[in-house]
Amino acid sequence: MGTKGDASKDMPEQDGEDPKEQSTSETKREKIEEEGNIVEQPSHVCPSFVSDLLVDHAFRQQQCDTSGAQAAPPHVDDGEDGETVLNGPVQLITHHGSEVSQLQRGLSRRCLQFEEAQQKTPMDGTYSLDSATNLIGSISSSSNTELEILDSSQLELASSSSKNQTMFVSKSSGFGLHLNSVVNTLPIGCSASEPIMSHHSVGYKISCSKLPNLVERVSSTAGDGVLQTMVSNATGSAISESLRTKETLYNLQPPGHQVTLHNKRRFSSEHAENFEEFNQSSPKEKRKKVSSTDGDGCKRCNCKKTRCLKRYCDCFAAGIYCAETCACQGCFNRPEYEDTVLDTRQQKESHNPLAFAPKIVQHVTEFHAINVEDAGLFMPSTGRHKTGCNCKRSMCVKKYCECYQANVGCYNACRCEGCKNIHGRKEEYGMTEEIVSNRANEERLESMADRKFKMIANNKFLHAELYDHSMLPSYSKSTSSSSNSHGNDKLHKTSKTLDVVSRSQELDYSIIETMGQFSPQFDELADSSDHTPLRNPSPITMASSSSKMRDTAIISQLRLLEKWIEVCAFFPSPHSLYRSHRSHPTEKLKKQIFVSDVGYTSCKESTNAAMINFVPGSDTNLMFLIDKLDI
DNA sequence: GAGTTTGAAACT
DNA sequence: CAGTTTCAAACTC
Repeated sequence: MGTKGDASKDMPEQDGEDPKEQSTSETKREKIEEEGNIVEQPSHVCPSFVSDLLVDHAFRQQQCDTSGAQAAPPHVDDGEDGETVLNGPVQLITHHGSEVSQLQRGLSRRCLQFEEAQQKTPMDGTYSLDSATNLIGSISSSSNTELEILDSSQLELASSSSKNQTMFVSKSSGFGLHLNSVVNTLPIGCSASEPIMSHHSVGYKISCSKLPNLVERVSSTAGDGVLQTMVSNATGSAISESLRTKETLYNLQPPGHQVTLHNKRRFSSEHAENFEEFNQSSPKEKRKKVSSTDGDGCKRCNCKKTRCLKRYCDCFAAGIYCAETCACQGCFNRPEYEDTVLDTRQQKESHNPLAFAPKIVQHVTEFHAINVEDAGLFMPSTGRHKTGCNCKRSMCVKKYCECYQANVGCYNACRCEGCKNIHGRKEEYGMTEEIVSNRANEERLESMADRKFKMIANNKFLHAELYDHSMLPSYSKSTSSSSNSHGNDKLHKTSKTLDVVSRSQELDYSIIETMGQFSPQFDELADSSDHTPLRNPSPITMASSSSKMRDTAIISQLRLLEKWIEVCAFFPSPHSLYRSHRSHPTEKLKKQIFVSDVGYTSCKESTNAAMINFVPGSDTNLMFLIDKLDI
């Protein structure tokens, strides 16, 4: 890999090639020059305005140390593959005047360690970072885009000494942290909790127990509405472009608190020397100061040539400003060059709307784990790399691989070679997909079998009713009061038999007749049901009393079977049952909740295919079902 | 810490 | 759109 290129190649505007860019560049230069001309400005401005500055704290500190003596901002250029827009900057907004250590300031900037985000089931009420991503996906995938609005009045000022700092990941127009970038980049210990709701802004409240002072607070301007946003589906399907404006952090600041160029100038000029020391210290010195990550796992960039205005720069790619702790050189990814940053970003997004979209998106399959026991059975990973990796030599087992780095498996979009990604190999993904597909087909078949089974059962039952409509009292009534171990055993064995019938789709009298052989109590059951002589005895029933008894028993079983099928019809899938349990308590769902409380396992088992794995004791549940569901 | 490797991003 | 170059992070020594 050569380093033949030089910065000027990446920054053609510095050569004044593009008039427009030159103009922009000149404007920037003017700004910088202006900054340089205000050395005599009063310096008292800094502390007060710093306290209200709606920018990254690190930047604020930096501003106090900034001379502004930088080169003109680089040319904004890019050209990338086009994709759908996913515009979602989020912002870090600072705490009023808190004294934050240098480390804390660095942390307040952001963490880029998305690879360490741990998955956590949302069922426990908290969300890990990956879960937050999942949450985002689930939010949009569930027609209710549960976007919440932040109200500045509701934004609690997190104590700088608090163990659980709060970051409001607000998605406003303009430059800022992309929500998913935050999700991806927060280190272990950070978690995105519930959406925050208010009237004027939107965001997710992200707490970080491991990063005190990670982010101070969000302050939105009531009434400006600029923080209105929508969270994208992790699959990138739902994103609000309408929210794409060019409001900035500064614009979010309440009147009188806005950071003006004038302020910045005064601010920066006051600390010219310090900034000079910071921004122009030798790379070696910077490298000495920081490693690629700080103690808490927050990454920092080390860009030398891109001025942090290309996606090579992790900070820029993540939609955040570089921090003091970055080791970059000639960095323009700083709030004072906001316009440049915005222009660059917009240009990139115009070419590739997903340029700043999260690289890792949620992958939704049919088989979400619905409880701890199920976790992992069908969901090897919930994340995917947006475009897939292209690894040739790392075999996807090193952080060169973005999939591996993000703790997600490779999949069929990856062009990797010799993939050995421990989170899921590309080949395995195909197998997984096949399994999922097969299972879906299987379920469809089972559903068809159930329908057929039910139809057959109904026909048989109707047939039986021809013999005597009143022959069998309501089985539910009769059995619900007699759910003893004796009956349980009968039902268990019967169900096992019926299970076989269901699977083979070969329900027939001949098979059902074998029930009696399987269950010694089978005839007893029939006996208990058969107290009424047949009004129209058929030749069959006339044949012998034993055969009559058996037929009666069969009819009883068929009726029971029918009830079971009806019960199963209430639950198209175990997941629906589970979801229902947690959702709206309609009357029907209340019943389901009851059912799930009675014995979810048995219901679940019995849902996919009638009476599959009818566990011992669940027949009692059947009695409950029949009774409570009134079917 | 210097040098190398790697693959994404950028460029042609 | 494919091939090449540039880039910075990851990795190795």
